Amino acid sequence: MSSRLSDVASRRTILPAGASVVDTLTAANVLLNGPTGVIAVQTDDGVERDLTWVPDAETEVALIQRDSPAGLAIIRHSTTHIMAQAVQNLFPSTRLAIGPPTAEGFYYDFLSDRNFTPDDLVALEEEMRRLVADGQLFRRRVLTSLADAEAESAQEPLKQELIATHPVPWRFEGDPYGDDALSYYDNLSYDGERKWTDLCRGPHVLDTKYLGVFTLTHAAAAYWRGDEKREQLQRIYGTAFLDRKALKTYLTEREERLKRDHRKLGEELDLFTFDPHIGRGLPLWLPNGTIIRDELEKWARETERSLGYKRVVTPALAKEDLYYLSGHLPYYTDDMYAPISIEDETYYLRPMNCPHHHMVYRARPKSYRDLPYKVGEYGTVYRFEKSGQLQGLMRTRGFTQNDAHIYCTDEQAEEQFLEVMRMHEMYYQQLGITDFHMVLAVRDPANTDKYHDDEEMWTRAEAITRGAMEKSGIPFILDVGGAAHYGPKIDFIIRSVTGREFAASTNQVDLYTPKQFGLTYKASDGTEKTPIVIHRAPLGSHERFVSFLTEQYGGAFPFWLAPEQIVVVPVTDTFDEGAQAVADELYAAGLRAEADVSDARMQAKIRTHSMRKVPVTIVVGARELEERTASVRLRTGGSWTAPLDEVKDYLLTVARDRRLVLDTP
RNA sequence: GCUGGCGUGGCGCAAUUGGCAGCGCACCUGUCUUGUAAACAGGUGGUUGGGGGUUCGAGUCCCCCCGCCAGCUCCA
Repeated sequence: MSSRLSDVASRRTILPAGASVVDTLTAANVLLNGPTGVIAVQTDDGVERDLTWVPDAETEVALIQRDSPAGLAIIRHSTTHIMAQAVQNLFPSTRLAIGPPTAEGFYYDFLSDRNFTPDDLVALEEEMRRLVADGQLFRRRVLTSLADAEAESAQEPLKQELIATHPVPWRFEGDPYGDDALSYYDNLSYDGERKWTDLCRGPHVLDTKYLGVFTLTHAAAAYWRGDEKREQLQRIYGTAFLDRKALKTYLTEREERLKRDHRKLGEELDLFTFDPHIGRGLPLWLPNGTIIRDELEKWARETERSLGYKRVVTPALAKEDLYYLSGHLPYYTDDMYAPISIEDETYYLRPMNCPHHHMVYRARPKSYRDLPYKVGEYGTVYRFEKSGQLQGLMRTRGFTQNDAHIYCTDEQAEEQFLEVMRMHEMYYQQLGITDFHMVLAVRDPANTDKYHDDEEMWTRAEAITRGAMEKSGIPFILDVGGAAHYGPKIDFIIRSVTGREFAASTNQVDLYTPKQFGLTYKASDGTEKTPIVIHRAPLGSHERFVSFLTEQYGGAFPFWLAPEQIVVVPVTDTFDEGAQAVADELYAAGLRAEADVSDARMQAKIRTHSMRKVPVTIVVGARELEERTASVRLRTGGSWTAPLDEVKDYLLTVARDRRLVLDTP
């Protein structure tokens, strides 16, 4: 979408002092209408201002066009004001919360005794159209005192709270713009009557005639300030675009995107299923899905073996003492399944594998010569997720992680962490994953009860992580407050087709738990030292990673991952036996091949298997059987005929090399 | 968890104000023997997610439960 929008900064102009922006632009014959029309300006301090703004000194500004991302956001912001006005017109007892534009549209939150129904949305949309048809002006008004604002918002308790709890002192005088200006936006009829008003930073369009097309999409609940202990609000979502065509394009693109939803494809391709008798969030991997899992796991084992990892197997539950030692009790209790009591002892299902691996480390004495000591396990963990948070395979209550722990000396830590980052690069590159970003999650020093309290350890762990990240040159975003209770995290964040973000991989530098567990090694000088632990899971969990790959490939997996690689189709049922023999031979060579000897025409079979995203179809008739050749047809369109042995070797090579693309040889 | 919306053979859907549970695909059987994205005919399959209620009569209305979807992360 953004590629079609023009660059905000590309048009600049110098505004004289003492004249409104709109007057200056009109005098210069600058268009306000149409896609490239100017909707607002941005000063060099990054603050956006209305066209009614009157600079008190000559100022150079960037012009914000309607078709820029910033311009569209302003249109959506103004549209949500109209929506809120419509809501208060139709349901006068409704109180206002906040109403920002979003990446895909806008919403407004309301404190309301009414839960808005789909019918309400229809009525509201009608009311909005009426308001726009009548025509209104958006006008900014800066208040002169806090008392004025309190009076102005006397009927709006949530607005009063926003005013009272504003993090920086309000500015009142002159014509200030930005987060610290206490301003209201009035919706005025063309004869100047104030129809509605809202506490707002702005900017807004001059006039409803500069709005685009809009639609209200759905209503849902949201908590005031995102806090589930606070008031539950009614949120109405909508979206707006410049014109009908852009809206339609958005809706079709969205529909196309949702066709790739792993839940839909998982059903169609028989990858996994859920059964209420098993429990919510507890997936059943079907044979096809299990193939993908096993292939990924095999790859990870080979990779880890080449880097000196050893494999271990540990149980899925343990006594509570272990989790007190690890700090999961109490720091992680909310995410754990309830305890299990047996023979007067209390057990918990494990929410993480690390405590078990620490016990593996501790089971035998270690010397510096054993380090780095790397233990890996595809370990299954169980976490309690609130029912409303579950989402297909992306978010489950039981999942299996590509987990490993690296125990190393202080000196080795940065290098080991870098090796882990390089491992990610290798995996992602080979799988063709480019759409992701990284987050360095550190602790929020103001909220200490979520984290262990050794100040010095936090400083060191954050220094190691940050140092390795900077050395790797991979760009990252900082998330204050997102750290694990035992250390800072580096997460690889991916996006599902529904637009939600998930951590595909998570890695931590941990100085805390080795000390808790009393892990030591004999250093070269003969002293006992505490190792550093690196937690790493480059392929995350099978559940999340396979769902991400399913969406990424739209179900058309690379040959090596495809659950069904080859279907052999006889030209007529005369050749059923021959087709079966070909399939058997390919299967025996290690390929996932089967013959389709069902009662259907060849063309129908080809269509069926193409739709099931099977990468290779081999057609067998008299010629092929006589000459021992294979007529190969790729799902992507290519085709060729070659001796069967050659085709077999070629496909085995493609699978063995884990090639992303299968092409004609 | 909370708010809203959903739940009809394996899958996708239909069923007027409450009035005979239907269609397509898949599946099974048969006919046809066909060269790279849908041959034709016939057939099996449902306590309409589960339970309770209202009614002469419930897929449809009411209540409870189970499950699925969206949102609760975009901070005037």
